[in-house]
Amino acid sequence: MSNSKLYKGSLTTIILKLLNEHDKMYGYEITQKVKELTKGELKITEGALYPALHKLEAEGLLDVEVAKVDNRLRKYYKLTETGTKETVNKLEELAEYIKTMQALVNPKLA
Amino acid sequence: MSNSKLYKGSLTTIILKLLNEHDKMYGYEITQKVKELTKGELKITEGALYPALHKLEAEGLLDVEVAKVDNRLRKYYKLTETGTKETVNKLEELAEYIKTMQALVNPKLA
DNA sequence: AATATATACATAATTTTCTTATGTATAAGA
DNA sequence: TCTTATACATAAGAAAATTATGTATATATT
Repeated sequence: MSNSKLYKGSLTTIILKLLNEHDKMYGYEITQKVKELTKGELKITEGALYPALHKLEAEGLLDVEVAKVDNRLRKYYKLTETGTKETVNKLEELAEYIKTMQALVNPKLA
Repeated sequence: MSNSKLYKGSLTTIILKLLNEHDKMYGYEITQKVKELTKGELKITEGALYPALHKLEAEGLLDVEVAKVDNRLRKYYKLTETGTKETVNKLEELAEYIKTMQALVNPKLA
């Protein structure tokens, strides 16, 4: 995912946020979009992505819809209602995380 | 550590930064300082902290010095020269992480 | 005096999340 | 023809945390 360990735990937030913006996406598309948005800084590996998608689906945050494009399989994921609510929570947690870390790292500004 | 999974992977950064500011600290003191600086938002658990300190020591980033205060044991940790350099790296990684996540979560501002 | 809480360390079992490696299959480009 | 891109998947192992214990002393509460 990256040389930095800080990304551990943020994959779910990333997936949910992208699906919140793009309505429906398939796995490979997510990896490409992340690479594009971060200018190559962050690469989502398949070994992390697919299990994460399956888990989110199992938890009822994502719905899946299979399609065949150019004779190749695609699994389109989209947020459920619960998933949309959870996206809001995850984004709040991210904002809170950043605030907390800044308080630790830059206590003068707190 | 917190209800949010985002803190996973940031403990080392937190420890190094606190030691960079406070010269020498012991484990329990670190847990209290974090609680104080984050107004209770973040609680470092012992099961995470002590193994992390031992690892940083083993890697040569921290030096340890045992003291007895009020008939109780304290292990004071301080940054080695290597540890000071690594602190700079970790803080750069944190800044980069925040930048990257903001690009993902708020692409309009990127 | 007894009990609970705070201080101070530690480790073991388990869980979560990720990396790395591997596997299948089709399409497109060199 | 061979490599790269597209598109999915899982298994083995590593890393970092949680949760549960354990030891021990000091202080505060009942």
